[in-house]
Amino acid sequence: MVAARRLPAEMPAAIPKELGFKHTMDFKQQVTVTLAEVAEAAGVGESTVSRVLRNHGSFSGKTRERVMAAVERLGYVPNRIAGTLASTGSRLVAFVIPSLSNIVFPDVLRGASAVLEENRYQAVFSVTDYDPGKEEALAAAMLAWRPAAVMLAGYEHTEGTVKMLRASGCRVLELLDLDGDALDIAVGFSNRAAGRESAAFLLKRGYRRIGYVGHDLNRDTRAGKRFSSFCETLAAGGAPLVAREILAGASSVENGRLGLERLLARTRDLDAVYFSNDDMALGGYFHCLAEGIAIPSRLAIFGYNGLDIGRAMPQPLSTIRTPRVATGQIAAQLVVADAPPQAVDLGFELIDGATA
Amino acid sequence: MVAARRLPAEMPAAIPKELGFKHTMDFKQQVTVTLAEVAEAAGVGESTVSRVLRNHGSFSGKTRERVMAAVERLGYVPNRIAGTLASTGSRLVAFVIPSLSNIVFPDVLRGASAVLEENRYQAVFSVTDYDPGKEEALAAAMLAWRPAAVMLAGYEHTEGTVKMLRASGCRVLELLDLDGDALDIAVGFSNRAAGRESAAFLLKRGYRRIGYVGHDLNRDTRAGKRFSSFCETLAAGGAPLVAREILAGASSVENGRLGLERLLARTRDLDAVYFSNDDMALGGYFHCLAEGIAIPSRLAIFGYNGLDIGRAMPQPLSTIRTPRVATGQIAAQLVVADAPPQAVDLGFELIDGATA
DNA sequence: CATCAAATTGGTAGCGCTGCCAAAAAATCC
DNA sequence: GGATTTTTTGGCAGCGCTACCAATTTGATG
Repeated sequence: MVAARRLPAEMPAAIPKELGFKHTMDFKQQVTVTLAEVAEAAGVGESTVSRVLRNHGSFSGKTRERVMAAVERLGYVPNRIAGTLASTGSRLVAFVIPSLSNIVFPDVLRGASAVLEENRYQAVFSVTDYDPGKEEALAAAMLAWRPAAVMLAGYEHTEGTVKMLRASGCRVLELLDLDGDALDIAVGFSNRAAGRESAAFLLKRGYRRIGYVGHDLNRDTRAGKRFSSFCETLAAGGAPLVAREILAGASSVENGRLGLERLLARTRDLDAVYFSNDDMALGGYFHCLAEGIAIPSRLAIFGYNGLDIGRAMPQPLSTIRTPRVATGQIAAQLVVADAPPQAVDLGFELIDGATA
Repeated sequence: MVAARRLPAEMPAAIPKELGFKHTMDFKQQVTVTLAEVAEAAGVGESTVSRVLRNHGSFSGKTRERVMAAVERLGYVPNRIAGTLASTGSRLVAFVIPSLSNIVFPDVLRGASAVLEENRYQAVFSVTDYDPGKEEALAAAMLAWRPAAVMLAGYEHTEGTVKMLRASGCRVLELLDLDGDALDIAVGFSNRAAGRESAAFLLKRGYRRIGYVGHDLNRDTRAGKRFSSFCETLAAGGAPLVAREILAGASSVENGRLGLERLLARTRDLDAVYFSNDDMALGGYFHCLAEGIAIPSRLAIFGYNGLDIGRAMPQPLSTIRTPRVATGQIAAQLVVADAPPQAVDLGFELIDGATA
């Protein structure tokens, strides 16, 4: 399937075989149909085609049909790159997220992408691995695409990132955190409040010797915020945190199991453990199952996130359900609507399960 | 928080308040620095700036410094839209995936995005909800961005999608399936082989009354392929499938639990159950825990995917581990390297856990 | 120091589209 | 029927960059 069209006039019509293409793919060069070709085929001007295709401006029904027929016949696919360059404002939305392993971010993407697709926006993403330096580099790379908006996790960004985002002129959405000052729009909930309520709940239930199992807090600053206000609330309630186990890696079921094992090895008489999230809590639950530790009578377990999996456990997990999908949806809606700067608190829900 | 920086010289330093901007964002208009401005500021030609920035072609060290200084000073961010339009071939890779809830796809994205970021490619994605019609629409939308490659799940596409992809001239990667004919490049493993080996394993272990719990097979065709070859192998082994429970929704822990409950209500004397994947299997495991059904003596459980969670269970889940992240990585590498058409079989690993 | 090759540099024509404007066609009015 | 309004249309200048080519500078050589 050799590209026969659009060869510059001064090229020989037939390319000598001796030139030797490396492999089949060389034939797959962009055989692009352009708007100008559609216009010619339909016997109308370029701008008319453009107007019809975008359904913008006026044109007669007859013209519309002729253009659509030509589009169909030639298999024309508009070039959004060119379109975006020529017009003001793109329909790209950039996501700069810390991780794809932590289910939180796929959930946010899911919520957002549904809304964006409906509105003919396109989602672009990259993954920072919770590294602020990488975030800066990736944010710069994203801005090069001149997106309509950039979505990031939380408020903790390098000075360079902030400066760049401010200067870019595009909308900036900071998600999943409300404890700080937003650059532009923030959508999420308060992690500090979540930590506080978790602690208050455990205290109210009568637990006094409470421990914590978490993953790397320096990287996941939102987990860090939950933890610190959890500790403050415990201390204020007269039952300060007894022990903690912080694992180096990412949050995972295995780390939760390992973490609880280590914590209990050091501190035997705990009556409750707060986990940095549900993955970790599930690991702790598994550890208890394996070791025959009765839940919650011997040891209570409390998580964070409210994953579906928690509901299906033999004893539903006590945890806090966060509106992850909704965060993505609302954020996307605000972008589409070009809403003014604001902070949207979606709240969270404490799930009074059977493990605490 | 008004953006005070980077106002064009000809603008008044102070904008009179009387003009009455609707909200703060009006200040955030695109105050874009262009390559031409950098060139002027650095006292060199446009093409020189372009060459320095792309580190392509030749230029002196002195020029390089002058250009970089100007870039720094002006806070120039190259416009990739314009760059892509002007050059041949983009550095966009489009992902058209069925779902973000099924961990498989975030895993693939994760593997791919790491490789793509290293090579300064950008990932774009959209979610089809396992709907081939939506896949076609979204694929068209993606092609409008003239990506270097489009990555899709599996081989089942509408005629329109196939035609469009063929005509587009961009690379097409079909992932996570090898049972069919690839359009261009395929990376993954055989779902039929996975179903076959799962069945063979259960037979070898001596299970004879085997059931199945799965989610919607019409939509997830790869799960369908596993199931059908699973059944064939059982039948060939003289122990055809005894019962099945197919749930309408997506795969989830809750559906797995519910599915097993329903299956056992109908068919009491099963000795093993094959689940459409690990989420479902975990749900089944929870059901057994809750009901006091001994695993694997009373009932064996076998999953698919080899999620980390399976390893942390009190009894490690017997399952098949699939190379999801690697699929993404390899696929991305093939795109970056502009590899010839091929099918890459990454295989899978049967995990002989403690539940079967 | 002239001569030639190599390294550097700037000018400029597009890439494919949109947005503006003016021209042409159709519809409406007196 | 002519004047005027309204609708429909085409032409063309960019959007910001890259690729190509020609011009210039630098370095090497005898």
